Amino acid sequence: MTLAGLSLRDLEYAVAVGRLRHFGRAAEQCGVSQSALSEQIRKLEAILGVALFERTRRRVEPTPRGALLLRRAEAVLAEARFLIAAAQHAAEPLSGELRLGVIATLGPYYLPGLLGALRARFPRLQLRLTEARTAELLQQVRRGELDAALLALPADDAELSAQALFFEPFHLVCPAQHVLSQMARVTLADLDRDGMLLLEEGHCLRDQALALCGTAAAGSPARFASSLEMLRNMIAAGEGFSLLPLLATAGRAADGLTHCRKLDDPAAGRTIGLCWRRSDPRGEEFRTLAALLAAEAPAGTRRCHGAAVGGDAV
Amino acid sequence: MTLAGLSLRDLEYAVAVGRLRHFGRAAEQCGVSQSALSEQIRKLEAILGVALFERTRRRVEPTPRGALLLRRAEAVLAEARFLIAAAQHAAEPLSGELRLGVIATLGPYYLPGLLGALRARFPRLQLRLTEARTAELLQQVRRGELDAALLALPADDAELSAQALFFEPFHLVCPAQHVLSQMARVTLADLDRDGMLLLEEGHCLRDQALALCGTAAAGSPARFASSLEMLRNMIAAGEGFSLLPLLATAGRAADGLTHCRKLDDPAAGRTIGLCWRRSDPRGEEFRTLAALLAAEAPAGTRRCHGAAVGGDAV
DNA sequence: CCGCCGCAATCGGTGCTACCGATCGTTGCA
DNA sequence: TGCAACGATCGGTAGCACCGATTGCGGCGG
Repeated sequence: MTLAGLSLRDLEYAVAVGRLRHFGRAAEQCGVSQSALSEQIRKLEAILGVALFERTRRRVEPTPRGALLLRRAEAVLAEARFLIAAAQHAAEPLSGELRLGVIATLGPYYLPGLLGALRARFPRLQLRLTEARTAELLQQVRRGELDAALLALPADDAELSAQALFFEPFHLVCPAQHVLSQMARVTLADLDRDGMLLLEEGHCLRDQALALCGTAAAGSPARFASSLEMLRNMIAAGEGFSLLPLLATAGRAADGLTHCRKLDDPAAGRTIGLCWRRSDPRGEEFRTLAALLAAEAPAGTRRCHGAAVGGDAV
Repeated sequence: MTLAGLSLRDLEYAVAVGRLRHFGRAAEQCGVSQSALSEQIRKLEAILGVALFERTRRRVEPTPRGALLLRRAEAVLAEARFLIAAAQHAAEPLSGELRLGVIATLGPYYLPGLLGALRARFPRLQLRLTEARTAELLQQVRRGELDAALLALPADDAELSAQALFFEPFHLVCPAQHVLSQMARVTLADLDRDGMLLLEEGHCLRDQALALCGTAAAGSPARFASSLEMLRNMIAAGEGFSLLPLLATAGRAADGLTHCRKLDDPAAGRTIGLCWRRSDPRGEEFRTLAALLAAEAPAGTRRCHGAAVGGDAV
């Protein structure tokens, strides 16, 4: 368009000549032959319509106009070098801003222990964290409002890629005096669907709990909690029991009001994964990140390793 | 050097894609085929080491890093456009700064009436005026400390070009009651060398006056003036007479103390010319300027027209 | 469910031009 | 007067920007 044929390289040549006052040495410094530099300067002068230099056999001096334009040229080059420098920074994997979403039943229990390791490994990574429910997270990732999300797999979406991080078992949490707390072994089959407390609709944890305990029966609305913490309070109040992900139970077993125990079903739990837009060019970085997260899987979980799960196979 | 292969055109392509979010339309706007633009974007991404865009079939979005780098790219382009704009301004003939020297026996009498016309014709020309004697002016022009000078030709210097502007006759100025003021006709031959007042050494006018009046006799040192005005005062005081250039006599004839009259020698006078470094790329502009100055030659002078006088022919 | 459309990527071919080495012309110097 | 330095110029070459055509993929309408 308006920048007819102007080239950064030619500006460099001109600036070099302006500095060194010598075509030969300028050519050497620019790594081209003197003839090439001479021709390019000539071309540049033609483009600008201004004679940049006054040539004598013994002297090369910028004309007054040339000196002014050379200063402008240096400004252009400076900006270009800023661009290069910014690109070099940006080229570092997992640097800069990363908008990461997390499901509400994982974030508060998982992230606090994670951020330190993350910062140590990727000090230039700036996390922007969002907490929401699975459907919202997926939507935001699809729309590009988030770069990636931590959620329970599978996240069935052809547009997304995902990689499993670790398997987080569900534990049974019931009131301290509850009959389930007395049994030697507890399996999913032992759970009374009517006594189970659930999260509101939209939380994947609710669906997983229901799926584990067979077909849904119409529970009373009062038995829905809007958050995990609320759910825990309801259990402590004797309202019923529930399945809670391991990380949400850590360090809380000894409050006296609730009883927390493992289930004897190894399949009872959820697979936490990282997902992102399949089309995002940072796919490799996300895999690297996922590898780190899997390697740093919290105690009690079972680390997943292996290839990422492709979009439609998630 | 450090800006490996970066090209302003490619930055324009990238910015267009970033704005339009569409390779095809961006290509159209940039006036290239879609394939060319696509390849150049790919090359640019390779150079920067950063994926600038996330491509889906239906969407093209800058990556967060891409968005950042595109902003930098726009800054580069903005500077480049400034450069182009500055060049377009600078390309206007006789615009910008012009360091012009004038001999002291001409400047004060010639320039005041000239500057208005000059400003009207070349409103963007900014004159930096210097007053000095011929040798100094020539030296400064040669050294590039001045761009051009107004002086009496010939200025014999192979390094310089010059163009004659006008012939300025010398008038005889003598005390009002002086014998020369009574004569019907006065020629150079009538002038008594011992009664003639001169400027100090270095002034070309001194040399010219001496040359016109034959070989020099040793005048008394007291009869040298350091400036034309001083010379005029000495004449008014009855110290002697002198030859003064026409412009220096204008509007002063009626002061009662001095008498001013033409000489009957058409050759008595000096040719005022403009000179500049032969190697200065603005030669054409100087010729244009000289043409204007010749056309605007002051009343009483004889305009010179025709080709410029080459350096060694001056 | 299929075929069409829109779009970016890709491919093969072409012409421009940046580049080089060699040479020229000028200038200043020994 | 010959020599050295320097920028301009020239002929030839190779790289690459560009083009038109095609492919491949995803969305949409029938």
